[in-house]
Amino acid sequence: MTHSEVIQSVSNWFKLKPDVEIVTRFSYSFPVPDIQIQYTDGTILQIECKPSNATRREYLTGLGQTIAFYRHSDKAYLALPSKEFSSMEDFLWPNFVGIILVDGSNVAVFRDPVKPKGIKPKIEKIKRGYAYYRDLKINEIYSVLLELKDSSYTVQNDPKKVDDVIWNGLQKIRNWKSSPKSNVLNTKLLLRDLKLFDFSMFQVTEIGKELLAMDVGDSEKLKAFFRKQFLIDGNYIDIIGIIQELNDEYDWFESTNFFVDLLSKKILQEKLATQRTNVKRDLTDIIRIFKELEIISSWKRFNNKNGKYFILWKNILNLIKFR
DNA sequence: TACAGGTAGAGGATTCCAAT
DNA sequence: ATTGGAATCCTCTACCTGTA
Repeated sequence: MTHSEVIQSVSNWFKLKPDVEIVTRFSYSFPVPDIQIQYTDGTILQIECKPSNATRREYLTGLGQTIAFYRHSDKAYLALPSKEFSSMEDFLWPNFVGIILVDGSNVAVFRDPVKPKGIKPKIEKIKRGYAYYRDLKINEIYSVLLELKDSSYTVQNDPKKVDDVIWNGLQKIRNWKSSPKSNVLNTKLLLRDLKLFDFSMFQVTEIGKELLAMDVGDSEKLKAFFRKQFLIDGNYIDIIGIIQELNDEYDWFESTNFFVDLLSKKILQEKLATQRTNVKRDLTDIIRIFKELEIISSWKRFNNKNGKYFILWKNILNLIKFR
């Protein structure tokens, strides 16, 4: 089994459980698990997946990764095919690492983890299995991040100022007159979810620095960068997968509204967000950024109002080919 | 504090219709 | 048949406000 096949099987298995409300690759902080599960009671489970026929060393790396998950989860599991588990069992003894065995679509918990003592995980409940996003265009995200870098001395000395700095950055590019609080917050959440700024250390992340080192004028490069951040780190790739499923199922949709309705329902079915989340509202902005990044086409109409969005695979294949 | 939801109206797409 | 452009319809953005 490949890495992504293991992820698929385990994800599908958890989605069937009625008390599981979110199954996603997305998480707020490092280290990023292959799968994060959230139960209705708020319990968070993080899982590292390993494929067949990897080196023995790789399984041990997975073990280490799994242990690190206790920074942010209640339970941590290593998922791997049973053949590989039996040859590695002697080494996978730490009982605070749970083991999930995967063979094709068969999934079984071999052992549940015993909660380790001496560490208090910082649990961050999530509401969506994808990045929170409102309003901003990519060059605006860049500008705000640049402002944060330019004022890093101020922010480091007085973290409370971070809001002012962001608002200043926004003022330079937008005519927003009111609601600074809401707009600043929306911006912060996006920077966090795209892993561009670390709000626990109050500094630009390595990925953020990568962005700032780029030439703003090179819009193609900028777009490529943000495609990766939104699709991979923001986990919008799962939404793309669902759009493709709908496109396969329907020749066309009677309106954008009808399409977005179907899409939001499917996202909920796939447990990418909680039932309480207004996915449809999120999608208006998500579709906007998909178009800006040339991840999907504009709404292509066929006759009177029937139409669909096409996924521009040529622009994103490089991101998913070898995962 | 931490997100979430709403909407006017610009601007784009399509249709309609008359003129060439 | 084709074109121009006015009328109409639809989509989407940019900004605004609400809630726990």
